[in-house]
Amino acid sequence: MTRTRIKIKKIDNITARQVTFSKRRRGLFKKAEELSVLCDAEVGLIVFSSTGKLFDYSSSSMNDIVTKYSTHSHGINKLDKPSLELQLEASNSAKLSKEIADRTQELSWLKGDDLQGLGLNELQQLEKTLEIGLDRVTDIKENQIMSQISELQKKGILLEEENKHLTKKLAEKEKEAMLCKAKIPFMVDSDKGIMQEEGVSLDSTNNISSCISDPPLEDGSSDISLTLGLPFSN
Amino acid sequence: MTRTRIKIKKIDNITARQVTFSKRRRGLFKKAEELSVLCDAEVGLIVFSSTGKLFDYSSSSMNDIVTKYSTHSHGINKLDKPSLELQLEASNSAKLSKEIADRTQELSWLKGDDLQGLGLNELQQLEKTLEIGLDRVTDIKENQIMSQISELQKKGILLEEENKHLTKKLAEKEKEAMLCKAKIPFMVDSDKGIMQEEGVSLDSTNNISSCISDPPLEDGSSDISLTLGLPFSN
DNA sequence: ACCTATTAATAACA
DNA sequence: TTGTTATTAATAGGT
Repeated sequence: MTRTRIKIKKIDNITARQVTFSKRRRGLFKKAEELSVLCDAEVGLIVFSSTGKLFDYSSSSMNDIVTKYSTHSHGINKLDKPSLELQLEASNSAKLSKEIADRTQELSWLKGDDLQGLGLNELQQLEKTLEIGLDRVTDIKENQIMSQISELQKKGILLEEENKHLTKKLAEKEKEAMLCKAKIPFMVDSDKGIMQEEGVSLDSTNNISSCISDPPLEDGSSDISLTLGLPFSN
Repeated sequence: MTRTRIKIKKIDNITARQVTFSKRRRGLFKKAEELSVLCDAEVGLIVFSSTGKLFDYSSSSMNDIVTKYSTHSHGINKLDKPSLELQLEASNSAKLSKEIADRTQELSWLKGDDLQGLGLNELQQLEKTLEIGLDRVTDIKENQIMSQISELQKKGILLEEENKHLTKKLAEKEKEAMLCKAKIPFMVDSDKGIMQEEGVSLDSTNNISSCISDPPLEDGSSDISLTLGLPFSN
């Protein structure tokens, strides 16, 4: 301070403030370094200008200094907070791991492994649990099988009806075919003109051909699926 | 600096060093505060004396300043490291949680719960697993029961032998007692002196009393345990 | 802690 | 920003 003594309050003039910041900042850092050198002290100095620019000095490693600061009587501040969180996370992990271990053990037991250390009570309990589980699984499985079977039965009924219908139709067609065959010689022999008039030809797949070829239906062939989906592979 | 200019190097004289530390430290902190006030800057200052004592100044919160410092272009330093670790821990937690969920689900299935969503294949698989598990559990349980039974049989044999032995002894005692009773009237009548000489009295628990009281043995009472340990409570 | 001679820092100005 | 300079502030050495 010189020329005039100034009041220690924020400098209003922005330019003046920036100038003062530059000069005093240098002075501060110089003094910081001098202190650390002269007195063998550990010094860490962090400065952000009002525009957000960072300036820092540290006699050793800022990391070390801040860490030391955090642990030094400041207990839960700063770096201890993350470490606390880490501890929490770690204990959480431990809990989760324990839970996994427990469940893995229980699964082993239920699958019949690792049973040697168990007492009769535990084995009995396990047996009951397994019986209940097995009952339920079997129940559900039976239900599914039953519903698949009833579905198949429904489809079967539909197929039967379809078959009846087709058979009936086929019978009609065969009657037609008989008449047809009976007619053809007559037509060929005595009324060729009529045949041509009606647009009937031998290579078409119309009436005439159905009279000659086998019916295109085979027993059991249908677009309705008969697959049960049962895994009877074992 | 005054009187004489000093070289900026560690002060050898300990006292002088400590004095200088005090004076310059105050000056440094004053300048730090002045800078923050005059220039609207964020200042954090940490000083450890050579004896390890902590001094600090921060215009706002040291935590904020250090955090800002850590994130400000210093990338992975300090606070970022813990946060990375936290991230790792978090993803680890997620993994563990997923594993727990998986195992819990499998346990549910084995116990016969939550089966509605499963298909026939899965149910069949589950049933097989349960059957195998149940078989093994039952096996182990039967083994344990058998071994407990055979142990009980051994104990039974021992007890029977013990009983035989005791019965035999008892018979002998009874014979003695008969003789005893036969003797007492004789002794009382004609040879009282002998009885006293031999120190025999009626309220003692010696030979004579055993002649009179019932044998202290009851059928089945023994220090050999008969407990099976079977949980036949259901 | 205090004093004070002397240097260092710096406010205002350029 | 940097330099100059008048003036105050900081402080080394001594008490």
